Amino acid sequence: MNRLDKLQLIYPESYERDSLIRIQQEISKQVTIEDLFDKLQLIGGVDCALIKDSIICSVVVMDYKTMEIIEKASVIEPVAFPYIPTFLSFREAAPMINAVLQLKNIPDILMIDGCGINHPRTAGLATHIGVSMDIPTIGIAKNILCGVSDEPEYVSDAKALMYNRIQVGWYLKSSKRSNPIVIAPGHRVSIKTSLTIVRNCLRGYKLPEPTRNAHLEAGRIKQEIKNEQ
DNA sequence: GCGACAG
DNA sequence: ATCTTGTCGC
Repeated sequence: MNRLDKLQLIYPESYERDSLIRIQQEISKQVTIEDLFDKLQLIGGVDCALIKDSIICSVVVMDYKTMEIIEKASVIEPVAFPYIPTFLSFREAAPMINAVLQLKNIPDILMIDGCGINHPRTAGLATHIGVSMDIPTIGIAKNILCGVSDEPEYVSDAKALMYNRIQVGWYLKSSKRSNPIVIAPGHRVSIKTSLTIVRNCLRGYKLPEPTRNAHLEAGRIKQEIKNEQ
């Protein structure tokens, strides 16, 4: 696949529903959920916030072992596409990728706020970004888009998330009071490893540290912008 | 046909 | 996602 083809996965030439579905089919054709990474030293969290007709996207790079923040980067861009369930990528993938491209330290894996392979066409936001950039990704969602799962009962407990009778991820009780979160491979990470990595990034909050910090950072920037206008 | 539906 | 203070519960 050449550079232009890759660009069109993120900036479609047509926003017709059928064209977008064809792009998602191409993404799902290329995704792998084998563990394809050698080292895991730097992990990045990515999240977006909205302000009027703009989208703020922040990425926070952390040391996987110590959970120390290494670097942050953010972009703000006009919103290019509305929110339509199962088509979130066409709204958030481009700004997220642009934020990651600002970084000096490219993370070994990205934790992205959204679905991975737990998507009707196996092409959630984390998978879309993973395949487009050819980088390992994990999807972290607060709600189930598709699939079914039993309720995890105690902190750190996880139940399989099933879709079409196959496991596509996990429903994880990440903290004492919060509702469970949804974990799934995005790209180049196995179902089993995605859970292990997320568990290792939990520090008593609902969200794993990389995603939690990205969420906080995007929120801070949003406040700054609000205060000066 | 009806309802559900990441952010 | 976003609009938003207090408030119930551990």
